Amino acid sequence: MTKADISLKGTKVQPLKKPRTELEPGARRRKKFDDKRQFILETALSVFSKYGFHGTTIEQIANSADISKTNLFYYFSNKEELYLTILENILNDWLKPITVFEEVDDPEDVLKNYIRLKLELSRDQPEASRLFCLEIIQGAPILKGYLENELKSILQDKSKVIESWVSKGKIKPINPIQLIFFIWSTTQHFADFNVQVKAITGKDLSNKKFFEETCSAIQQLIIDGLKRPRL
Amino acid sequence: MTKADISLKGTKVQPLKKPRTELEPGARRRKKFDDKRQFILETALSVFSKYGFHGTTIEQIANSADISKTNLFYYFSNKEELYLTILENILNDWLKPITVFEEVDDPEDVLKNYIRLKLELSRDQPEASRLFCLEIIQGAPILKGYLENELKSILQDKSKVIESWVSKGKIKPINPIQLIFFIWSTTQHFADFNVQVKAITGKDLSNKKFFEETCSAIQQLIIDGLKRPRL
DNA sequence: AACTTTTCAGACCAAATGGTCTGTTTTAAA
DNA sequence: TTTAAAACAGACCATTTGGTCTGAAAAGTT
Repeated sequence: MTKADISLKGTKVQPLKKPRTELEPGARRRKKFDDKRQFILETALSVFSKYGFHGTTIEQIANSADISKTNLFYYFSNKEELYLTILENILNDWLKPITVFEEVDDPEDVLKNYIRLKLELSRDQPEASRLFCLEIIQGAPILKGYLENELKSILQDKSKVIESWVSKGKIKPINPIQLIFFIWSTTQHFADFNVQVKAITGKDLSNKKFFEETCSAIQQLIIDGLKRPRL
Repeated sequence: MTKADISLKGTKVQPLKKPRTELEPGARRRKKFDDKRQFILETALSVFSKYGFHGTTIEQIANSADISKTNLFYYFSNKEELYLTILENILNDWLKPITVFEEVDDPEDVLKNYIRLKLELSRDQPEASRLFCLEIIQGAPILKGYLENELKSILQDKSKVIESWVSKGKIKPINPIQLIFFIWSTTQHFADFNVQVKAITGKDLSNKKFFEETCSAIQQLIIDGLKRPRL
């Protein structure tokens, strides 16, 4: 999406003559405002994820978004607010896949599904993944509280599901948290270390074949690694 | 190691009176110089790994090392040289463990051993791991060439070992590069995402029990995941 | 002890950068 | 078409920061 797309939305979609109908007053303006804000956020994510918070200048972002620095400050009162808003948005997407963990289901289905969803995230939102990684590496100054509370409690919840699988003999004994870490690390690796992966394999998750190969390799390893012994 | 250690080495070890014997001229000076340089490197690694290249100021490093900014510039002509030197040093340690891959050996032994070595690295050099990760995430501006050449060829070499295991039926078929990526990602996760791991588990690789538990969890998953089907 | 070289510190500088101020243009609504 | 509010731009500012210059202290050598 480029700047042009945005402007087009605002001007062409609404035929130049008049507002088609009476929306709530200010609705059009609000939408345009929100759209542009959103666009800036996407651009900024792209830049932040490349150079980190400190390595990114407001001017870089403004240039990338094809607006003036001043204009950017019209939409976000300062650099931190911009950065923070992005991180918040990321968290949502990042956590969605984990909802697939439900006790009633078959471990193999759930795990396969979860791995695929996470890998899709690495493919479709690699920048978000990298920004998240940058934040964590640097000590999670912003997200620390979130990790220790929300995330922790969610994981404890999901751990119970895994534990129930173990106690029912559906999978071999394993520390549930370790299992989750294992899935996170292997899937996110392909976003965070994308450059390294590409340098060595010449490929990318955006390559469909490579994606499928990677996906099933991870799935197989984990599924087979969890099969009860002497099956 | 603190700044004090350094000075002590220079002053106390050599009894104040006189040089014990005639070393090559300038040898004492050179050693002192090298030691201090090394100390600065270690301090700088610690700071860089926390805040990244751009997020780190020379003054921060100087303060951490308890020397003046000017003094730092006496040992390193600029910020980049300092950063680069650190990265070079890291690469060496980072690659050492992979030498355990030898065809003659038993896959299980080799893999277990390799996983342990990598995990030890994550435990003992987490800062190095994080700095390396930062570099890769940001597109590996410095290391890209290295990745595409040296590293790639090393991996191709080791891949053959793994492939030979597969063709001999010692392990089930898997893409060797993928396998190596899995090991890298799972082990390095505990250094790079240390904060997250700690936030959720309350523990660390520095915790001996947690280290062993993690090590065998990864080992088991991978070993069992690679066992030939219908054993 | 004298002398030379190395090591270090404080003042200083120029560029970069986050952010503001003032005023102009654009736009939606009437 | 008019008008008030919203959107935007350029000049400007204060601070930070990588890096230099000059000279003083420290250490090694004879």
